[in-house]
Amino acid sequence: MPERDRHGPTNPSAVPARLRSLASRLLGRGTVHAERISNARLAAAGATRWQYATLVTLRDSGPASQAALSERTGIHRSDMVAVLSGLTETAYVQRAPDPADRRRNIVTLTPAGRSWLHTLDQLVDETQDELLAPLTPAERAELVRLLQRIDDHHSAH
Amino acid sequence: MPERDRHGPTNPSAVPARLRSLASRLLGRGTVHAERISNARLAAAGATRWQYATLVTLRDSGPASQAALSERTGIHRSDMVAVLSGLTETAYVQRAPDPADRRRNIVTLTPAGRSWLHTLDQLVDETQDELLAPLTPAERAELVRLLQRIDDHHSAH
DNA sequence: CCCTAACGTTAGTAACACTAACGTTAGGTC
DNA sequence: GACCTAACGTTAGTGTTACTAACGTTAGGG
Repeated sequence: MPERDRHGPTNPSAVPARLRSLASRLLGRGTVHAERISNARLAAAGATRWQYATLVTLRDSGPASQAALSERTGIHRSDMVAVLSGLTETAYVQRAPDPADRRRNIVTLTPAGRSWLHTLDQLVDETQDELLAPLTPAERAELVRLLQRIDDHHSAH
Repeated sequence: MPERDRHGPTNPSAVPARLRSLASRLLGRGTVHAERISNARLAAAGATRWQYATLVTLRDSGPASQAALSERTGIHRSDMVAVLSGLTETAYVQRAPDPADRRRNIVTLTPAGRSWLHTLDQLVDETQDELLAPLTPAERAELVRLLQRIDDHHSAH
């Protein structure tokens, strides 16, 4: 495994102030750190972020078609195929044709999947702790709130 | 141009609450919005984010070797080659061998480059305004402060 | 004189986020 | 019923990104 890591500047203090205070740059760097941390922890459990997002969505809104899962997770429907294939191989979800609309598959979370998801929840909580380590609980909440406002604004185009 | 846009969920309100409040996910989505906005504005001026970062660094710390520029911008040194080739073609920077150490190139910002950079500065300011539109000035400053703390913490590994 | 390491450069690559196209199925409209 | 349009799941392919690997050149220390 080629240890994909996108390490930024070796000497962060040499980064120009103009760049250091750019929100878009800081978001990008935050994403790099977040992905490194969460990929590492999830990989230890044999999971990916897409699998986690899919399982959470199934728990949240119950059995759903692949198209509905795509819409709710943001994962492209052509990628969802492989995500679900992985999850059915390990029997964490079940994929069956919808008798009421035979174009659709109905994807269902199995008890084993729910149990595994519980483990992943804890792993993900740990990744958030590691990512947000330098912030107080109040600051973490504030950061999430601000980021949600930005995402809501740009998602509701 | 294939309009690369990574649009997330079509229906954002259907995203599970657990995912919606995940800092790592919000950072990723913020990055998507930020890149879409800044790529679009910079492309209108024929520039890229890497070119901008390189020019800012040259203005900030003066003439430098490609390795130094790599370290300060976070752009990989194998990618820096092409960035500088683009900038020398338009005569915004000059690339000359260092007489004191012939392994190095000394990259210098030209007056034309400085002038162009001034234009790009304004474009980038506009991208930040568009990205952070839903936030007050105080909230924008707070967001930048929090993101800097996170980046500093994880960069100083 | 070696040996090691840094420099710039080129080529290649794994992962990601798509697009395009296909066969199948559903739901209208004539 | 015949037709048309659109949604579904699936596969294959593609452009971009952020790297790794390797190379020749140059510098410096033992």
